[in-house]
Amino acid sequence: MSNENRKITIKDVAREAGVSISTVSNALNNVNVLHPDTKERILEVARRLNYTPNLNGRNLKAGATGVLGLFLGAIRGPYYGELSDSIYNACKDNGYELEIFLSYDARHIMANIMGHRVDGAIILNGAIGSDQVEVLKNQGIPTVYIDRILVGDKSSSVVFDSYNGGQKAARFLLELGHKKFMFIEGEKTNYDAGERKKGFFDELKKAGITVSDDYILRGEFERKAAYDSVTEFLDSGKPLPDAVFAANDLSAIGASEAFRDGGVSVPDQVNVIGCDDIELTRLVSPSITTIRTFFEKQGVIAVDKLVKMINGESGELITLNGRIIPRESTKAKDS
Amino acid sequence: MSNENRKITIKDVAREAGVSISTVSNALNNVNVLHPDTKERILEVARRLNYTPNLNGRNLKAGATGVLGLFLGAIRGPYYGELSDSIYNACKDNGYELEIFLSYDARHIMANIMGHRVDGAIILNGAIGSDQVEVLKNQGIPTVYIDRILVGDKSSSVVFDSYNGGQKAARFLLELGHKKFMFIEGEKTNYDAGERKKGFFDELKKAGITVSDDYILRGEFERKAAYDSVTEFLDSGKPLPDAVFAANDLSAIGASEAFRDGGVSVPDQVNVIGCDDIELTRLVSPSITTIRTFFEKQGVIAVDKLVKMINGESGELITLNGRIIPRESTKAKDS
DNA sequence: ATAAAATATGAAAACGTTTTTATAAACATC
DNA sequence: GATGTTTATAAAAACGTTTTCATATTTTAT
Repeated sequence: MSNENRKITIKDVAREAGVSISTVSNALNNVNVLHPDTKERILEVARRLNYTPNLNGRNLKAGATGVLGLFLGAIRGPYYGELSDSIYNACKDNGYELEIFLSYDARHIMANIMGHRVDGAIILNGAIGSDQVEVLKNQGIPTVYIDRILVGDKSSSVVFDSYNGGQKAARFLLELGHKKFMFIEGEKTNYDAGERKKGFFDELKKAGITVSDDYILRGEFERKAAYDSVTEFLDSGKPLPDAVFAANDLSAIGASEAFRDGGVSVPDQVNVIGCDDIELTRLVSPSITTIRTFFEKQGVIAVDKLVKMINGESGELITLNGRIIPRESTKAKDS
Repeated sequence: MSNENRKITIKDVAREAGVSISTVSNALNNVNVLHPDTKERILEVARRLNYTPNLNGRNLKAGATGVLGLFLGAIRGPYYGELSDSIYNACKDNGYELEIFLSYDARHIMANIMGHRVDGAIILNGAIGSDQVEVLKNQGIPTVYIDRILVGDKSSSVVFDSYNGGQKAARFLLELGHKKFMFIEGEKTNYDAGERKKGFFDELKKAGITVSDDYILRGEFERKAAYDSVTEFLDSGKPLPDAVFAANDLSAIGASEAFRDGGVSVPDQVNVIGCDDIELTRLVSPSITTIRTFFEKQGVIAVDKLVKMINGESGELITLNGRIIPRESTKAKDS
């Protein structure tokens, strides 16, 4: 093997082709200034040596990378694949590459964003706290959040309107004729969980309906937590609600399973509705009615806005409304 | 706002602190050579300005990035989340960061790997063809493949032994007392699909059993393709097999659903076994017996080997054996 | 044949770091 | 108080690019 493991640089190509490095650079970036023969000879040498530009050198010079970063704090679970995929496609359409940074370490994340590892960042990562967000905001680095609301000169948010989602759930269930409701909470600190609850209850109040605390159960956005809460509720012997709104799909599924295992029929005795439209809602039995948050669309819009900010536009708040996807877990109440 | 959007560099910190840039660098990388007061003053300024080193500059100088790259051609589907997560954790344990490159474009992928965007690459990406793989192999860039077998000085493979998996499936079903078998193929060009088939049939042959072509169905590694093939088979009215081995879990699930919808009980009339142990096998009903390929383990071993190659070790082939995970879709044949 | 214009290439600076080496200042030794 | 030693900081080179500007060569016009 001729190459002793030292990496081929533009210098090697220049020496081998008998020209200067600037000439090589011109040949490769087809700045049309070279004699065709020279250019062809250089390209031939570059090909033979398998030369590929060092991106650290190039990006340093350029002050840009052509890469957008998606910063995730988790990747397991039904949500992330679809979201990443839509973001990937949107990046490609905009002439950018995508790199996904999977990390729970806020320091690393900040180092990558502020250290010009990417030209812009899409952030869905709870590890980043409010102080770091503040730094980012003041630094003028193009950033789009899809898990929180934060708008600044170069910061945008593309969020699902959870309050509206909660309202939609309430209206949908009311129209089916239900009167007595249960709510399964999400994570306590989660913004969306709170908004969904608020929207749901506000809309019920308009219809003159309130929900007592016994009918507000812990769910934690998790299947098991919801299952356990509902099971405990059933054991208590309290009267069944007509319908349950869970703060997300996983907890809706957990609740539905708990009813089934407790001998309560969904949807004949109790209706269940979730939120997010993860794939699993279609696969379980009964399939779960939910509110689709269109996260593919969210991804596309996030990339779009990010690119616009890179090109000078300023930040804004973009909210997306969900839509009810009726499935087997809900039906009109027989009165 | 004081910052006019120009990015803060080490020069700004140096000027503001009234020292040279080398002194700033020493302060930040705590080379212990500075007067404590000077160091503290510099760090204070750096903090105040929110200075973060430009990674392109740093990586260029260092000739390394501290980043390992995972190159995926797809991210949707049950497999990737779990794999990525295990790889992330293994990277962290080894002091590396992880970046996931989601791309179908072989040119971009090569540019990133050879352009020193990462210190090493884990590749699970069909977009990379044999010619590119050859370049990588000759270039001495540390690379681990988890979807194909390729060993070189700095190239390793960590693969599930699919032949052995096929054998295990056969032995398991034979021990349950089954006599008549069906096989559902994977993607035609897929190496593993072929090996699983070969191992399965070789082991059956040892028991004196052959499978006629009518009982080798198209599956394409997909739920729907398998469903359609099995449905077509049922419509043909041919006698049922005792057991079906599908080249992966998705097609096993598709097959199982086709039997159910065709009025054939799994496992009472037909057994079904898949391969991979994706999460869905546990969630469908009946749950699907499968061969667990331990891809979390595969991820950990891949990272481990990659790091070792970065540190001088040479490439090797590492094969992992699967293990049968019995679930509801298989049972002993009542004779 | 000479001046002017066009063409082809190369030298050098710059991007932001880190690191090696040099210099200046402070301190200790006799 | 001159000399040697330690301590603290700075200057400069290097990493691999791209790009601006200068120079050398060729062509065209007179």
